[in-house]
Formats: sequence, C-alpha cells, structure tokens
Amino acid sequence: MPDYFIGALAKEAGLNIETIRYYEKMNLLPKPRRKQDSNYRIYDEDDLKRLIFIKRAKELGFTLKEIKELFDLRIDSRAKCGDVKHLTEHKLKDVDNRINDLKKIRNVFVKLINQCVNEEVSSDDCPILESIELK
Amino acid sequence: MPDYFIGALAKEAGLNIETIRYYEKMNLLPKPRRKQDSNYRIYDEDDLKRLIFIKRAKELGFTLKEIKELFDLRIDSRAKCGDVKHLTEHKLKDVDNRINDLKKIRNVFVKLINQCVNEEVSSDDCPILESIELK
DNA sequence: CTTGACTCCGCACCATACTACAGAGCTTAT
DNA sequence: ATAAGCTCTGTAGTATGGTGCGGAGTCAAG
Repeated sequence: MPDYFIGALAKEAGLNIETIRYYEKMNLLPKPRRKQDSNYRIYDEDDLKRLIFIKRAKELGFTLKEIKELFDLRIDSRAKCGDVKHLTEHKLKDVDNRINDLKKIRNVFVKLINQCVNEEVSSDDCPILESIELK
Repeated sequence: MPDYFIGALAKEAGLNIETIRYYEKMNLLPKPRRKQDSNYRIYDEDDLKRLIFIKRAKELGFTLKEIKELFDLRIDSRAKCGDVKHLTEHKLKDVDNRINDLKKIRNVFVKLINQCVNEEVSSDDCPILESIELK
C-alpha cells in the first residue's frame, strides 16, 4: 500500500491537484498527515477510494454536501442507531426513485434503438417526451 | 388542455419564472407563442412535461447540455437512423452504468439499515467506503 | 375604470464547484 | 550540488445554473 503525494493521487483519481485541496477544505477528505520538514500532504489507498467515490457520486447527481452526508452515515459513538436508520431509509428511498427514473429513460433509449433497426422509421417528434412521464 | 402564462407554468413545474426564461434562452425550451399586444408567453402541457423532465434529469446528474442532447435524439428528416442509433447506444451504456452504481450505493444503505435493526451494532468506520468499490 | 397582480426585457448578482496563478520552499535524478 | 519538477499557501478568476431587480406595460376582478 504505497503512499502518494498529491500529484500522484490526483493522477490516479483523474482529478486535478487543486480539486483535491478543495475537497479537503470542504471537509470531504480527511486532513492528511504531512511529511516532516516539507509539509507535503501524504495520502494512501483509502484516500484514493474516497476520491473515486466522490467523483462518481457527483456524476450521479449528488452534490458535495450530499456526498458528505453519505460519508457521515454510520453508527458510531456519537450517532444513535435509530437516527442513522431513519436518515438512511430516507436516502434509500431517494436512490430508489433515481433508479426508477433512470430505468424509464433507459426504456426510451431501447425503443429508439429498436426503431432504428426497423429502418427508416422516421418521426420528427421528440421520443424522450413522448415516452416519459416523470412524475 | 389549458394554456398557461409563465407564472402558472412555473407554479405547476415547481420552478421559478426566471428559470423558465433562462431555459428558453439556453434553447432547452422552444420559443413559445406570444399573446397579441401584451407579448406574454403562452405555454401548454407539452412545455410543462418538458420542464418536469428537465428538472428530474438534472437531479439525476445530467447537465443542461446533456439534457438538450437527449431532446435532440430523434429520427427526423435531418438525422440518419444509424447516427441516432450509435449515439443512443452510447447514452444507454451510460445510463446502465449509472443504474449499476446507484444499486451499489443502495446495497450499502440496506446493509446499514439492517445493522441498525440488530441493535447497538457500532462501528466508527465509514460503511460507504467499506462496501463500495466504484470503478 | 381602477388597482393589484402579472409579465416584459436586460442586466447584475449569486452559489457551487472548481481552476489558475504567484512566489516561496522541497525533492530527486544526475 | 544543481536544476527540473514537485508542493506549499492564499487569493483571484471561471463556468454553470440560476436569481433578483427596475421600470414599463398588461390583465382581470370588482
């Protein structure tokens, strides 16, 4: 489990250095240990995993604030089981809704692809609106 | 199918008026007809559907630019079937990836909730990192 | 036919999430 | 031991996606 300086970590994660420092400032990434003398930040595999998670969660539509809340969901010495359960059930419902709506969008794509297979089916209408009623 | 002025549409869609005008400027919403004399914008149910779709797609992590591309996916007089098929297959793959990653996050929530049921199971670790390897 | 609510346009401002310096101090390969 | 290439901090700037405001005109209920 090798350690990284910020540049190597950034490269692994596919982010840039400034973004990593930004996440640290926003408390999305724990303050890393520092090298003696130089004060360079030292990172490990856990930091990398965390960055990759943040990156993907952002792509899935979570804000940095929400991602922070996800990291904070845990049963620990401070948080009560019941509280965590309640919060988590709420998040679960949200994720289920996201999955469902993505599936609807998926179906539209499938239909559109099949139309294409049937050669020269042509319509000027917008299929994404014809087939979806996201409510 | 009643028509709306912008205020009523905004209320229905749960957006504010300025946002609707902004989407129009960004070409996410077609330029609406206007009332004689007053030049007020006139909207219909299709506009409402479109706005609701935009709103949800944004929550699912699509940018306005991507949403515009989704609306533009159609087989029409200009676009060739093959092109649309290719593009759509690409989008389909993307949506599948999103669904899969959301399912992983979902599983973590389910585990966490079950832990809570088993009373006083406590760990200071972050389960979202323990259970997910989004790669 | 008034009056309060609505709409028009343009432009300035805001929040979020980065991104890019500058100037100084490390690291490391040769 | 030197030079290219890191990293440090702080601050300022950018892109996206809105949000607010002013002054003028329009709508519609009473």
